[in-house]
Amino acid sequence: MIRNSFKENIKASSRLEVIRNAHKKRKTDSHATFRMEDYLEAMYELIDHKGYATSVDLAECLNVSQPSVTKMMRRLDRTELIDYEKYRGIRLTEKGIKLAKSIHERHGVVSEFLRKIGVDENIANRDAEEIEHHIHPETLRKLQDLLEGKSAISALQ
Amino acid sequence: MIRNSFKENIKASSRLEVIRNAHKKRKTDSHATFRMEDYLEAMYELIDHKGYATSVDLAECLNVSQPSVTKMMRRLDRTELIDYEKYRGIRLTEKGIKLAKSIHERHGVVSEFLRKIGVDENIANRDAEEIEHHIHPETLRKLQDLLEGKSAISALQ
DNA sequence: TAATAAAGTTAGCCGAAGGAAACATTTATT
DNA sequence: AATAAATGTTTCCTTCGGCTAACTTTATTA
Repeated sequence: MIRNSFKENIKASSRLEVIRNAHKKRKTDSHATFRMEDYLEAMYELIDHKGYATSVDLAECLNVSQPSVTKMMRRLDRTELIDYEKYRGIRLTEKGIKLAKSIHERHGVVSEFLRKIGVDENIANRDAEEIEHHIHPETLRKLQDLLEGKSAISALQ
Repeated sequence: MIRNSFKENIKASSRLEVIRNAHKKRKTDSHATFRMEDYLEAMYELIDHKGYATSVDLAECLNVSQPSVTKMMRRLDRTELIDYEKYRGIRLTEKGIKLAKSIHERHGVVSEFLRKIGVDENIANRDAEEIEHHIHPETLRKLQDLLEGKSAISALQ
């Protein structure tokens, strides 16, 4: 069987190239992992709502065990997204607040969009929770434009 | 400091509830992990395009090392999504083809939508590659309706 | 204040996914 | 057929994120 290399073939297939490009290593904007972003977002909401965030709250909020929360606290502290001293509370740093806010905003845009196209609220929120981590700033921008009526779907014009 | 439990507070804050619901354990439709889906999709494209998929192709396609590919092959074989014998080629099973097709379709819908709202093609594809794994069937349906002009964004009407 | 309950932490484990180095097998070349 | 090159595999290590069980610290309450 004569085998052609991927590189030869790739020119002939945009689909393959698409996949390849799509799988180039990608980090979140910050150096935070998606999961770190999740914890941060939850903290942000909790603090916003009740003034503080406990381990128990976070565990319940994220459906994880308390040890998992502790472990993540240490990571977030190391990366300076929160200030954390054991047995003492948690505070978001400036950096942490900034990141949490941007995640919060992304979530809002995505879930609003989903609701507006008729997706059930619960599903919209669940999907938004995942999508918010993967969306490029440009994509976010375009969604915002769409929501604000600044643009439309070209096919429908 | 008087602390209220998460459960007491949750009633008062839909945002918190949203987060909590959104973080309930979620699997892909099949039992495959997102990464398994990625490999499967790449195989599908490769086979579609050149009739077969080698380890080297897959490694390059997914930007991973060959050992990682081998390892994943074994997993996919165990879950019967592919037929795999070492040093021999790879074949998708019926189950594997079915799953790969559905991922492929999801990808198409998402990236088409993104392109139509003006997102750059490369970014659209990258985002789609991630979003396709996280999107609920209902959300997909709504996106399709939107693309086909069967619905519109309510705020814009 | 002493005892109990709740909250937080540590230690040690797991699986998923990845990588490098070394080895095995298959394919191509001379 | 013998050698070289390419491909595929194994072994062993890493990180991330999760868990349970046991422990420590803090908070509550009798």
